[in-house]
Amino acid sequence: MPELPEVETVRRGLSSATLGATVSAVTVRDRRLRWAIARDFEASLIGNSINSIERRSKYLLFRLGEKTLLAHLGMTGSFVALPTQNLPAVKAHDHVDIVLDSGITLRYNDPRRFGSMHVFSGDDMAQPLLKHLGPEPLTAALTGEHLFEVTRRRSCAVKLALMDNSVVVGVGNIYANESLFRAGIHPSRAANRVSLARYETLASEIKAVLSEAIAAGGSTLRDFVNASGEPGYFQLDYFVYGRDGEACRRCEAPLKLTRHGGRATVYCRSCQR
DNA sequence: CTGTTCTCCTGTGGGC
DNA sequence: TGCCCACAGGAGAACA
Repeated sequence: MPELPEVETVRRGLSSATLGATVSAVTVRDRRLRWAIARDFEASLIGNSINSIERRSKYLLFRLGEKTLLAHLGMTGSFVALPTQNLPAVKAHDHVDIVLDSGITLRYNDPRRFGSMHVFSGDDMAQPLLKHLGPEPLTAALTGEHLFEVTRRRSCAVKLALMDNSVVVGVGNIYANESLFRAGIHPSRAANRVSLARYETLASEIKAVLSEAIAAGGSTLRDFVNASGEPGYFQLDYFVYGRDGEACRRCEAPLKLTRHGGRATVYCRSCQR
């Protein structure tokens, strides 16, 4: 399940494998991603060179001259850079191949097809999928003050606010759980009942946990580029995520499980208030 | 605006 | 061993 650190790791891996190369062919085996891949998708990519690969939220933006390929990995999507001369047999869910003139083929696999791919021209901010996004967590744009300001009229659980992409991007279920634990904030607390000081702690814990995950993900970067298949993401040692019923790493009390918007929330009743 | 629920999809794992 | 089914989960869409 790619969260922001995984998407960033993918971005770095693909960048070193593809920058400067030109798209020579595109094969789409299944157009049914979250939104159907457009009919002119293949033609719009062929002949363009990859100038850079950027990331916004969990979207990858491949810059190809005037055009941008906007891709989301959804829940189960993966991009792998493979040698075109020695391409592995097509497996189930290998939906898209992007063949580059450098001898590399980018292969997109996505069993659940929650991912997406679009090609667009022009300003990013004209894109409906991008224009409502909140600040990037690993930039100066995310501050405790920002979190405080945008939650003044929100009575929903602070955890739900954190996972709202208009508040801040890139904080999925795992990192919402982890950052709230690290900040000592109860996930069910109303977003507008968290103090500025505590939002400042929360903002710095979000940055810390995401940075640590990227540092850990970076260790698998070489495997990814060599790409005989499995990305093999590093699993961080979580404080709470997936540990309900187990002992809190700080106070030993058993961790509790609850739900917010259908998503599992794990927290410590004594460490989080 | 805010909040809530629905939806997409398939692999996995628990229960029997 | 095999079958059934809940569950996982990002995030847009639709609706109250």
